[in-house]
Amino acid sequence: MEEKYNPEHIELYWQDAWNREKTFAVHENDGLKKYYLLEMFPYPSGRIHMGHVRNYTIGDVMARYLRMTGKNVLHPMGWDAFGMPAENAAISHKTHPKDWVENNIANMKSQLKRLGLSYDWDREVNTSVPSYYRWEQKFFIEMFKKGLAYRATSAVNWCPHCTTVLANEQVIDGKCWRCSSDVVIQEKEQWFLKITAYAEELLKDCDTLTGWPERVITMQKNWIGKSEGCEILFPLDGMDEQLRIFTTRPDTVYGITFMSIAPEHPLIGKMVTAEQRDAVRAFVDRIKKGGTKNREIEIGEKEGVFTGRYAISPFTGGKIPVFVANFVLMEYGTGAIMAVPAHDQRDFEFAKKYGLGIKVVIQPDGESLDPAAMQQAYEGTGRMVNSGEFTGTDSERGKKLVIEKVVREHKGISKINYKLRDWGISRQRYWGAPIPMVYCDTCGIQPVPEDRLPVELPMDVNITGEGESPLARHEKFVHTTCPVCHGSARRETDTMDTFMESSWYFEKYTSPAAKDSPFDQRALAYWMPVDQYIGGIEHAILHLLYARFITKVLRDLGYVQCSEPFLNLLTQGMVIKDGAKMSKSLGNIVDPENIIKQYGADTARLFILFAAPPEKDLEWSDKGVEGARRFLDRLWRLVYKYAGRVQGFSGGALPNEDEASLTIRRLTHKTIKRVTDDIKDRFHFNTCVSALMEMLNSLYEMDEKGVGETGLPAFREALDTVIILLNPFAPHITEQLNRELGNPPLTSAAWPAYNQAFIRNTSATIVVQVNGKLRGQVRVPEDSDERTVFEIASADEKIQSYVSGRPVKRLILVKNKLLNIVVGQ
RNA sequence: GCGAGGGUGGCGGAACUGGUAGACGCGCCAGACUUAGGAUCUGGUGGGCAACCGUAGGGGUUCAACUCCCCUCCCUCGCACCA
Repeated sequence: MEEKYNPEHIELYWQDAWNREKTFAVHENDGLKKYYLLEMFPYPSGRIHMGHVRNYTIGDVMARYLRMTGKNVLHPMGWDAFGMPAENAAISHKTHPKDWVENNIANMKSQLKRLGLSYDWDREVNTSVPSYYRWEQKFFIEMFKKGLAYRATSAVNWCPHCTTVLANEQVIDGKCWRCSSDVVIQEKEQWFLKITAYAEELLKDCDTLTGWPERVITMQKNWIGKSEGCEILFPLDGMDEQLRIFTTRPDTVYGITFMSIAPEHPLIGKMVTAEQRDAVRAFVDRIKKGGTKNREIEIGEKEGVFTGRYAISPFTGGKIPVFVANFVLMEYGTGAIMAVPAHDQRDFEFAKKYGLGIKVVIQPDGESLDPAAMQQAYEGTGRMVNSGEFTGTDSERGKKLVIEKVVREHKGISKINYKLRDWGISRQRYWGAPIPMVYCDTCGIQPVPEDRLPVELPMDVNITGEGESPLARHEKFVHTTCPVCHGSARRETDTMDTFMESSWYFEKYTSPAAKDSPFDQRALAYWMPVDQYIGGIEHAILHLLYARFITKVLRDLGYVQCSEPFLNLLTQGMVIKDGAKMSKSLGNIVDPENIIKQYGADTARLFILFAAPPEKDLEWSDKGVEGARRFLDRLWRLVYKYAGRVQGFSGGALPNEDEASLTIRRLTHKTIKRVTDDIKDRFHFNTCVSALMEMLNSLYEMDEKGVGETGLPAFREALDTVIILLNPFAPHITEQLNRELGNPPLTSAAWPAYNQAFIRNTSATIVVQVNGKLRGQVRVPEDSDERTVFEIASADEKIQSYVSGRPVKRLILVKNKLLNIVVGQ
């Protein structure tokens, strides 16, 4: 055994062994309980960063631990390889995206291997190869045939910098999620996936995701944004048109004092009166100029202008002025609303500004609202007043009754609205999966027949980054024949949003080699769903929602059997340096490769696991890394010192034990319990590591006092135990030390069990309080009762000084822990 | 504004169902071994001379509160004119 711990040497050795022997390859096995452990796969940007290291280390600890508990663990890794950076690199470095991506993958793969991550690399998936995306194209066509994929013109978010369309989810505060340039609105024809058809199920099933963090569920629910209400038709005075509005508060219809419509509302031109035409046009132009983005960001003051037109209330027959208002969104509901200033804060502000009427129609219990005195709208429930036939009704009941009336009289319909929109997946980009559709002048839009899939992305393209997608300029790609009439036709030249690839990669991992169908059905059924998914919080909405959606679609297409892909979700915190997220612009990046070079992968892993619990942000500390390394050095030294002396003792049955051996065993089994409890379902890896540090400290203390011959078997057991317990955290050094002690490999070892009998003490240290204040400690036989402990405590001089001469009113004993003596004055 | 999660030593963080607050690590102080040490080892380290005081602040429940209840303040994240 080497005297000094040399991480590079032993890490490379074991990594090579795991590689050669495919130690972590798994197969379906009905005799074993499966566990599918998955970390979000990376975009192959070229190098791994600390965020990756953290994400994948957390996953690796769980994978290695679970294997030791006898689970059949699927732990795969792959590459989310389509996407824009490859194209950008192609432009700036004059390389082909394919080469760039492949280089990056090779590089990052070796970096991941250098971390000692226990993946089954035989299942590696690269989303940019035809054998992967051909199935995605098949799914798309199947969705098209079921009406779940359709083509439509719509206002899209256009990023002028990336020259592409963005999904709503990809627009953050009016800016592109990737490059942060201002997003502009453009009309474009593109392909949509009908995620709204699954809105209700996606929402409802949130309640089954009990293993997800609350806040992620909330974000998802929020995003789906369900609201129940009704649509009501309001005839327009002097016109043969009706204004359709959506409301969730039908109970307040008698309180309408005006109506508001969006500046983009199609009826504006028709309904505006001659006198108001100029004012309305000026207003609409001004609002539109700001663009949707400005209206969304700047939550400015509510503004509007009268159209000159009145609507007729189907309830009271009264005339209601119609305004164009900046705060009404065309994209939601019907683009028109009824305004009830007394019971809606936005309407209230608008009414105050333009001196419009405020009519109270809901009275809260025990209060009387006075329109003139109101400072804000009352949006709660109560009793309906001034509401014709509904007066006196409870407002919650009133909602239903008004809807019933509206429906009965054909003046509207009951309606549920969602904020969720269909998913626009067309991208005017080259480096993505081609959308497998063909345009024929005689036969219209046709899917590419299955036997002609995949529609391969051509490699001979000229990427400039300007104007149309390179595919649109690729004559040979564009020209094709119609699958129906065999006449000449054009191919779709848009590619799919890359979120499409990441919406089913976890399913592909179950049978990466399947050739004639996307999955091996048996493997898919065996492994799915993912038991534990680990990744960054930044994917709380986009990726996770799409993945849930596509999984439900694949279920309905007959592939997957489960409805939800991810049983448990862990969102790990960021890696922070000097109080800020590591980033190029701040210059506070720590390169994992340097850390590994300097300290070794085990040290890097150990520090990351020790410095903070997984879900919290982690503050990087160079000094902390040194501390982690010091611990491993200490472990190495202790094993080095004893390796020779303990040879020949097996860790099994121990001979008649003396007091010293019992003490060592108590420590060993207590630590097994602590580490097991913390790793099992709490994922508190930081406290696992500190328990192991404590144990090592204690072993050093024992060493200091001297371990006699009779203590060696127990000491041997202790060393074996530290090593095996530490293995998921620092796999290389432990594997090495384990071999030095002559044990079989840890990759096929079982997680140790603790024996309660060894943890038991013969005596206990009891903390003694007098009136709740800590006054001393006594040692008593284990499991002593109240009286016994009290008597022993009373003998203690210090405690006596607090108790003597005062009546003892009560004794409270927490077994083997604490005694509280309650005394009078 | 709404929703979620937080506020504990100089720092990262422990304390799982109320029971010794500050485990473990970093830093710092002192000492040992040393030509030297940024190596290693040993001891100390919340504040206060003390009684005592201390888990953002203030109330409460309890024999006992970081932990439970009420109020207030602050921080982080997400959503935000969604009718």
